[in-house]
Amino acid sequence: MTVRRADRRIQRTQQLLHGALMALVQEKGFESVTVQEIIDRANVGRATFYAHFDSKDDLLASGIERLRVTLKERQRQALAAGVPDDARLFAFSHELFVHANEHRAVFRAMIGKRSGAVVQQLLHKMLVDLVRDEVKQLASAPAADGTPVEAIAQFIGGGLFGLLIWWGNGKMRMPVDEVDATFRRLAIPSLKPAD
Amino acid sequence: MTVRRADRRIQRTQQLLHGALMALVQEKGFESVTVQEIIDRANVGRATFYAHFDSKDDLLASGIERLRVTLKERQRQALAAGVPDDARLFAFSHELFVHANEHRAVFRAMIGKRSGAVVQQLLHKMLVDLVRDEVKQLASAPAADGTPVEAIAQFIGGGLFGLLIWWGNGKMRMPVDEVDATFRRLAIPSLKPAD
DNA sequence: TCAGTTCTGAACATAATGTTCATGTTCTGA
DNA sequence: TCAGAACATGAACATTATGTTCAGAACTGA
Repeated sequence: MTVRRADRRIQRTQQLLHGALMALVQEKGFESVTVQEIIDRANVGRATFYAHFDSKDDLLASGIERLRVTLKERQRQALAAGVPDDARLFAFSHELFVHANEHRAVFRAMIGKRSGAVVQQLLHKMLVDLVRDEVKQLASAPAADGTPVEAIAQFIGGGLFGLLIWWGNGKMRMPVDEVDATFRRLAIPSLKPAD
Repeated sequence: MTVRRADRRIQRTQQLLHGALMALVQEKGFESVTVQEIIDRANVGRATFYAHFDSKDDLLASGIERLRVTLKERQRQALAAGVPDDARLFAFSHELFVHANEHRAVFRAMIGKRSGAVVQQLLHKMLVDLVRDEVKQLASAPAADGTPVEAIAQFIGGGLFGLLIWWGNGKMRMPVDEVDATFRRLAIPSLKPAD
């Protein structure tokens, strides 16, 4: 059975809108971007915008969801290609930092100062989701002290979020591999039961 | 030398505004509250509002700052009163959870779903600040592996934030002492250098 | 080809923001 | 106690953004 592919016009429109948003965010941060600007840049009618998305925030959420899927996919590929054994846990984190580094202009504009409260909220949620996926798989054998799995996921996800934001708001001068290693060094001890 | 106390009218106005904001947030979340509603509730003129605060966000930020000071003070008292030795590190965290628990109505409304992106951003920052204060004091003797102190603060602060939000968004059924213990169990291992 | 989708564009109703100013009220210090 | 300074008022106003509507044009897939 073939998956019902969307009308080309739909794909085109949504792509244009996502692209316009990214470009504008890069120029002036998220909050101050207006729906009018987005549709002007995308060259799309106002009514069309609201036919696809409820609001600016909705468009953003849809963009973040795309990102999550992309990261998962990259992780899958990386694992399939064979990686050093100690890098298998939280494998997505490396992809995450790499991706952020590649798109540092957009990334930095997104999380800059006051600008991106909504972005941060979505990003935080995304990271916790990714972390949870991994922590759950380990929940069988090890740990099993009283700490709920969800609490661990929230803690580590939140920590990753903090680290990422900090790294991004600074000048990202720390190399990718180093932030990633730092994350691992901090996160992995939390997985072991209390001593 | 006497500290120049603020004009009573100023104190009164600001207090009314803070109070009105809290009450309204509790009723309908942060985002949807309007400046008009705040000044109606506080019974304060529109011009007056803008004489004190730049915006709704500014008023909120000022409220969070008050909270930070309160927590620091409570921590000081707790430490002075003598506490079990293993609770001295991150002593503010217990106060934090207790405080959140006491004001759970406001707290839950603040961080609920989409509503409070800005609130979360400020809260996150506040927690990292508090954590940093503590981590810095330990930076002398122990650790001193390559991990920057700031990175540790960001990680633990972010983790605490995640935990707090999760606990609050759920029904807060986990008892205060237990969340706090969980936080410690997860955070303290991160302070020890890599093995 | 053509029936069904999707896009357009401009107009419109609604709603919130932040500023201004002349006038009244309240505070503080001496 | 009082005068001058500081603060509060409130209504009007300019500005800016949002989200909806609709009739007709353009495009798509089969």
